[in-house]
Amino acid sequence: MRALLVPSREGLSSAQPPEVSSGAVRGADEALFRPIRGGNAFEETVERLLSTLRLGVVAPGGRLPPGRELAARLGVSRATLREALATLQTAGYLESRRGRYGGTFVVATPSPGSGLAPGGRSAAEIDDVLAFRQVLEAGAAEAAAARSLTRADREHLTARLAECTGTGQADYRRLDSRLHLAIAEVAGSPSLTTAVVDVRSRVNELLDAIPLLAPNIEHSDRQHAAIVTAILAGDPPGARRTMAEHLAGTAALLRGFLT
Amino acid sequence: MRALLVPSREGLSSAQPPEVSSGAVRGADEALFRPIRGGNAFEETVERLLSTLRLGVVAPGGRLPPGRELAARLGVSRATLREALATLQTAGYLESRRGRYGGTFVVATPSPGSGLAPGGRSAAEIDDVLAFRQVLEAGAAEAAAARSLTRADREHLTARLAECTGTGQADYRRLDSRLHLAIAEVAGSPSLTTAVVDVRSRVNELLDAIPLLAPNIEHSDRQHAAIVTAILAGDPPGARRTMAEHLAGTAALLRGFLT
DNA sequence: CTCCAAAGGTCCACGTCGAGCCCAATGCCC
DNA sequence: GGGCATTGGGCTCGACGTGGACCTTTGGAG
Repeated sequence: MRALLVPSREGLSSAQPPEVSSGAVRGADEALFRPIRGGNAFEETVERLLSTLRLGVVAPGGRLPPGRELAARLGVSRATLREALATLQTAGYLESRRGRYGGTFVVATPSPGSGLAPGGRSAAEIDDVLAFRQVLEAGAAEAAAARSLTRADREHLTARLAECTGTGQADYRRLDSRLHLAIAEVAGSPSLTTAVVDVRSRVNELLDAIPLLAPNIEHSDRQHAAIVTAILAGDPPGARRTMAEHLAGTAALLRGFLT
Repeated sequence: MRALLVPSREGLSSAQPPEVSSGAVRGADEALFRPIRGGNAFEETVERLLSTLRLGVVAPGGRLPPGRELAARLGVSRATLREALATLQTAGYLESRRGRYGGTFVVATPSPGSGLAPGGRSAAEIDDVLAFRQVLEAGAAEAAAARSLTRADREHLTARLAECTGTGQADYRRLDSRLHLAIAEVAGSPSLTTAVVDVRSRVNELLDAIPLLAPNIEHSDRQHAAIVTAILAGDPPGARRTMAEHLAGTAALLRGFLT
C-alpha cells in the first residue's frame, strides 16, 4: 500500500550521511499521524456536551455553567458554543432560560435509540474500546486503592456507590457512569481521569444500544460494592481483580448483543 | 470559586420539575469541559512532528510521508503542514529535497536541552504523567501477554528488543521508546497504542531533562528482556509485574532529578 | 535524449471561528 | 418599585486555516 519510512537509499547527493534508518513501525505511525482535529469546532462541542449528558456529570434538572464560562473552558467562542447548545435544545436535551439565575438546564439525558450517535460499530472497534477500557479502569481501581485517600475521597466514593445501588433502570446507566468516574477521580491523576471519561463515553454509546436487565443490575451492584470496599481497604490487587471481573461481565454482554 | 452544577432551586417557574440534581462531580467536569482544541493547527502540527522525532518512529536519515499524504493524514492543509515543517527545518531537525524521490528527511532528533519544549513541569504534573504511564504501560504489557501473538508480532517485539540492547547512549532513548511502543502495538488496541504514544511523548520530554547513566541502561536492558520474555511466554501477571518494576525505576529517577 | 511521474514551493479565494461589543430578559436586594 | 447584577441572544470584524490550482525541480523509464 504505502511505502513510508523507507530506508534512505545509498549514495545521497549531499547533507549528512543517512545511516541506518529503520523499517516501518507499524501501528505507532498511525497514532502519530492521526488527525490533529476531530472535526470542526461545532461538532466537537456537540459531542463533548453529549458526553456530559450521557455520563450523568450534569444530572437532569441541573444547570450547565454559564455560556461565557463554558465557552472559555471549552476553548471555543460563544457563537460556536451557542450553536451547539441550540442543536441540543432542538433535540430536546437542554433548555435555556434568560435573566439572572437563568442558564441552560438539562431536561433529559440521551437514552437508548437517540437520533444522534449513529451506529456503525465494527467488531474491531468494539474490541478496541473494551480492551482499552479494561486497561484504564482496572488500572484506575488499582491506583485508587494504592493511594492514601482523603476523607473527601472516601465520602465521594461511598456516596456514588450508595447513589448507584438499588436504583431503577431509568437512571442506572448515568449513576453507574458516575461511580466509575469517581473511582478514576480518586486515583489522583487528571490525565487518567480524562482518559477514563473518554473511554467511558464510548462505552456508553455502545451500552445505549443494548437492553438493560434487572439481574445484571443486581450483579453489578454487588461487584461495585466489592470494588469500592477493596479501594477503601487499600487493597490494590483486590481492587484490580474485582474491577476486572466487573468489566469482563459488561464486555461479554456487549460482545453478545452487538454483532 | 466557581458555582457550577448547582442543584436547581425549588420553585422553578415552568418546564419539567427539577428533581434531585446532584452536587458537583469534582474532577470529571474538568475533564469534560477541557479545551476542545489544544492550540492552533500550526502548533499542534509542530508538536506532533516533534513527538514523531522524539519517539524515534522515524529514525535519522528516514523520510517522512510526502507532504500531500501527511497533510491528509494529519487532517491539516498543506499550507499549515508546510509551515510546521519549515519551523522544524530552521530548527535543524528536518531537511527537504525536491524532485522525484525527494521528500522531507530527518537530520537529527531533538535531544536534551533543545530550544523547543520549554520547562515548567510542576510536581503535580510529573506525578500525573507517571501515574498515567504506570496504568497504561503496565496494562499494555499485560494485555500483550494475554493475546495470542502472530508470528509478525513476535518478530517485531524481539527485533525492537535486540535493537535496544547494548546500544550507546546516543540512540538509547529513541530505541527504548520504540520498544515500549512495540509492546503497546502488539496489545492489539489502537486506542491503547495512541494513548501510550501520547504519554510516552510526555515522559520523553521529562527524560530529556535528566542525564543518562550507563548503569541505568544496563539495568533497563535486563528488565526489557524480562518483560519481552514474559509477553512471549504468555504470562500476563509476569509481564505486568516486570513492566511495573521497570517503570518504577524510571519514575524514581525522574522524581529524584526533577524538583 | 525526451518524457513523465512524484515530490516540494507558491499563491489566492473562501469559509470557519474567535474576540469583543451591545441588547434583552429576569429576579434579587435595597 | 427602582436599580443592578447576571444570564442568554445577536451582531460585526479580523485572523486563521482550508482547498484548489499551478509551477518548479528532480531522476528514472522508454
